[in-house]
Amino acid sequence: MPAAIITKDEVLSRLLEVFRRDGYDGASLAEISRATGLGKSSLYNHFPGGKEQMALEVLAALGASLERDLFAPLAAAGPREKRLDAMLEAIDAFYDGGNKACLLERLAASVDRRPFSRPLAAAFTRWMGAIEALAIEAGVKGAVAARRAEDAVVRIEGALVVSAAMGETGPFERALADIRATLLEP
Amino acid sequence: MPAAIITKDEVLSRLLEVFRRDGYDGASLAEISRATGLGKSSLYNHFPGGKEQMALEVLAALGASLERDLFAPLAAAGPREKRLDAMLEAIDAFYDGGNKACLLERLAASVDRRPFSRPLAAAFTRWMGAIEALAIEAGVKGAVAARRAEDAVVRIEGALVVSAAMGETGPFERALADIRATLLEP
DNA sequence: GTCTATAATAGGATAGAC
DNA sequence: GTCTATCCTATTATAGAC
Repeated sequence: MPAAIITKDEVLSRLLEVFRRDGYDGASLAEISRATGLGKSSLYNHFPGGKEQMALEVLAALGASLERDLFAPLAAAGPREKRLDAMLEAIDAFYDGGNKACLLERLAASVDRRPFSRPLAAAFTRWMGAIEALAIEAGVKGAVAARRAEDAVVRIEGALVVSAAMGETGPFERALADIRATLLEP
Repeated sequence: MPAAIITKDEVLSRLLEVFRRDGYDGASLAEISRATGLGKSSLYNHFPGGKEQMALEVLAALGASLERDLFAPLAAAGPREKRLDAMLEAIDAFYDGGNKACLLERLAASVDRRPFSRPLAAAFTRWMGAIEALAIEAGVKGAVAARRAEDAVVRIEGALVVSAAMGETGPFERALADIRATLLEP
C-alpha cells in the first residue's frame, strides 16, 4: 500500500463532484471518503481544517480552472462569436447539459456560509466581469454590457435550479441558446 | 400549560422559514423545535413522518397559498399590467426583496430529493402556466408566451441565487424590473 | 500518508408520564 | 398535546500503530 495513487488535483475534482451534488451540509465525511477513496484520517491529513477547508480549497481550485479554461479564452484573440460559443460550450459541458448543479450555489446555500462569502462573491463578480468585457469589446455600451452579463449569469443559475426541480434539461438548454442569441446584439 | 397556543398554519409558516433558510439537509430538528416552540415529541405528534412529512406539508400549504394569493389574482379581471404588477409585488414581498431563498430550490437541492420531485415539478409547472396564461391573454403568441414564462421563473430563481451569493439584492430587483418591462411586450 | 479503532457529539426518532 | 428522558445511529474529528 504505497502512497498517493491519487493526485491532489484528482481529490479536489472528486470533492467538487460531491459538494455540487450533495451540497455542503448534505455532504458527509463518509460519502467524501467513499468518493475519494481516502480514509477519514487521510482526509484530515490533507485538510486539517476538515470539511470547511475542503470546500474552500475546491473553490480555489475551481477558480483557477475557470481562469484558465473559461476567462482567458474569453479574452483571447479571434472572432468574438467564436469565443462566446466556446464559453457556452464549456459551460454546457461543466454542468453536464444541465444535469449537474453549481458549486457556487450549493456553498452559498449552506447553513454557515460565512467562510465562503468572500470567495463566492469574488467568483460571481469575476465571471460577470469576463462576460461584460466581451460584450463591451463587441461594441455593447458599458451599462448595457454589465446588465447583460449579470443577466446571463442569472439565467444560467436559474436554469440549473429549474431544470433540476423539473427533472428535465430543457430550461438549461434554452437559456444557453438565448444567451448565445442576444448577448452580443448591438 | 394548556394546548395549542400556536395554530397549525402558524407552525407550517415557521417551518417554511426554517427550510428556506437552512435547506432541508441543514434544518435540524433542534432548530425546528426552537423555531416552532414545540418539543420534538409534539412535532412527531403533528408530523408522524418526521422531517420529510414536515417539508411535504409545508410544500402543500405553500401551493395553496400561491394558488390563492398569486395565481388566482393573476387570472382575475382588471387591467393586465396591474395584475402583473400585483404578482411581482407579491413575489418581491415573499422573497423579502431578494433576501430570502426559494423553498422549491432548497428542497430540490436536498440529498434525498425523491419525495419532493413530483410536487416540485408540479409547482414550477403551475407557476409557469399561470404566467403563460397572462401573456397569452395579453396577445403574446402561444410558443413565445411559454418561453417568456419559463424565462421569468428562471430569472427569479437565478437572481435569488446570485443575490444571496453576492450579498446584495441588486440582481433580484433588476430581474423583477426586467420581467415587468418585457413579459407582456407584443 | 494511510490505516484501524475510538472518542465525542449531534442527528432523527420513540417511550411513557402527565 | 406536550413534556422529560432516552435510544440508536450517523456525524465530525482524533489517537496511535504501521
